[in-house]
Amino acid sequence: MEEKIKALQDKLNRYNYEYHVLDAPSVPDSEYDKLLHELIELEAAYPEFKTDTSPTVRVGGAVLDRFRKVQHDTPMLSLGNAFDEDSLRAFDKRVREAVGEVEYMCELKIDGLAVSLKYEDGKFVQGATRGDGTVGEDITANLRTIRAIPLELTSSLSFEVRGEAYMPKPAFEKLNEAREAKGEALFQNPRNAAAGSLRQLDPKLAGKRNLSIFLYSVNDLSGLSAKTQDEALKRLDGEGFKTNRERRLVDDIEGVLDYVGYWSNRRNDLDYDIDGIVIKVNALNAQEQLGFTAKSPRWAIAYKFPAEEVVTDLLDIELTVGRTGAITPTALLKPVKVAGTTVARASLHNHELIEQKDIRINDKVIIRKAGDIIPEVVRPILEERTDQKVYKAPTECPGCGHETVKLEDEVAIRCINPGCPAQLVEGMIHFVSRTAMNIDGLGEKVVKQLFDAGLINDVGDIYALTREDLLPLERMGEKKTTNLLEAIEASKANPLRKLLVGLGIRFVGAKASELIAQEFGTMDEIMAQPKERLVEVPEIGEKIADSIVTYTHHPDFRALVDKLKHYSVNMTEEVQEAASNAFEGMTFVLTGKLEQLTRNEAKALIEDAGGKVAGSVSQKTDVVVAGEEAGSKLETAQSLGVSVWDEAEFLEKTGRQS
DNA sequence: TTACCTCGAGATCA
DNA sequence: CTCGAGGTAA
Repeated sequence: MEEKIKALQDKLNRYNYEYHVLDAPSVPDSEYDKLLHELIELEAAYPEFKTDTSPTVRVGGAVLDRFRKVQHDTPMLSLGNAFDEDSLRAFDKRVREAVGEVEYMCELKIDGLAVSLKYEDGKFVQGATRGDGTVGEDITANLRTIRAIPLELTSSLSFEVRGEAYMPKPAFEKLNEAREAKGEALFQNPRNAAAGSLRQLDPKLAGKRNLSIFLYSVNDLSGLSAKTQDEALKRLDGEGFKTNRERRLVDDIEGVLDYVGYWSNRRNDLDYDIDGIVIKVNALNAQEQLGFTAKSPRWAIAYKFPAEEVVTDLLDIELTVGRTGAITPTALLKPVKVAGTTVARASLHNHELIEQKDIRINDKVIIRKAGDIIPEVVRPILEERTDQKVYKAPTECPGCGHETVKLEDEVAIRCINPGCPAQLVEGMIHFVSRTAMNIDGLGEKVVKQLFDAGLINDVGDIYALTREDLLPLERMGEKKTTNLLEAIEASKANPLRKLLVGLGIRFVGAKASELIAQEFGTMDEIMAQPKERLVEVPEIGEKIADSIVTYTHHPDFRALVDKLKHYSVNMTEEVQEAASNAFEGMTFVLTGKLEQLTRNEAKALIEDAGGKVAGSVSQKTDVVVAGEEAGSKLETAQSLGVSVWDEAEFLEKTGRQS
């Protein structure tokens, strides 16, 4: 029986491959279904022979209660963008200057969701979303239902492959037809449908969505012994993966431009959406030579198709007062479809921009999605203009009516009334937000509600709220009140850094707050520091230090801190021991351009480990860290016999990945 | 900026 | 059933 089940599993896996990867089924669907049901029954009768690479797992297993976080073995970077021929040529020039003439692999840029698939000994073991590039979500159960993903490879490799999961247009249309028939809400576009499907906690639902995937890169090429991107893709084909067949290897930038031109005209002929073309240096040794910048490889670039432009009416300009008093204008538009979504508003950034573009209320305007996400007003259509009046920047704050000012070296127009209610509310929203005190159940709406009810006028008042205050409010029942009060109570224990972020000192965000809190440990200490001491903290400059001093010396700030203390809000930070003291007593000199770190980050790493950074090389220097294009300092180091580390060595010594 | 999923809870109706 | 919050992705 074991052999029979195994044979059936193999046969169905082969049919799957033929259908979903090769797109060339050798048997009718009915035959597939018949065999699949047979296998389901056999596996039910003999569960000891059911494996996790059996085709039956593709229907989806147990419902999850959440997605786990997973750390990527190597970060999933994004690519640099090119929007026109010039930037593609500039990319080519940079490449050739570094490594000489190269071939390029051109691939379609699929509009879906980036995912990573991990295989161990040839078996699919984990699939994850891109997340922030470092940590993503474990969506293995949903990915298993994608029939184009091989559950078992031809060879028993252990590696990670990356690709783009997507919903083919025909599947999207069918799905929406079915949803319409059932009276359910329709999906806006295939990308959203694919994203939604992969976020289902019930893999059975995801399994019914007919997703597919194209794989395009391999994390660790050593196992594949490929020397080019072309070979790597062919090896992926050989292992049973689905790669995109429209790729083309070209000799030079002219070939790239040719390919780009070709697909710019034919993107609609495909049965999946693409949003551009990815160009990669083909030879892996050239890729290695080119290396990476802090956020993307230097050997690849993404050409983005020109953003779709549409015309709509600019109905009004909305003014919002931020927590710093900056008044920012937003265009309220007659909703229109652009690039797959409905756009109703677009930031106008500042009043200078409105003036420059001469945007007026009631204009017909051209809008587009810059970088495919953020909508922007390109320009008004002057021919269609009738009697629209020139738009005047506000002289009064829309929140409190106080006069506005425009500082010499800023573009923003500001309300300078410290008691401005709009600013107060924004400040409180910031205080309770995730990056700051993270009070669950206290979102924007509820903060406004509490403010309007006269219950909170500053963040200190949040800690004075009682059951009796909350219960009478709209949509505030027994349960919500209890939860909210508990969340407020819990927030008192936040470390000092969170409180610092929450207090909204200008230029002091998550990073600076952590540094300052770690350095001084308590709020009182911080408030007692002169500027000169603050700038001694690595990565804290004049601007931040000035801001901290100004804020912390203000009587209102002091009063607020006292009020928070009165409610026993924690004002201390647990100071972490330095990660290591490997560089204790050592003096470093940095020279040349580092690829993965900025100079400040490198400096911080050295200081964290107990070392010092000097400006010039002398006998007292212990190590010179040399980046690219290192100059005379490197020569001096060599003549003095000082050790020289390259960036990889430096990262390794600091315990970072190289 | 928009769209999607999930959760918890309040509101509504039978 | 509907709403708000919270999270994620492009």
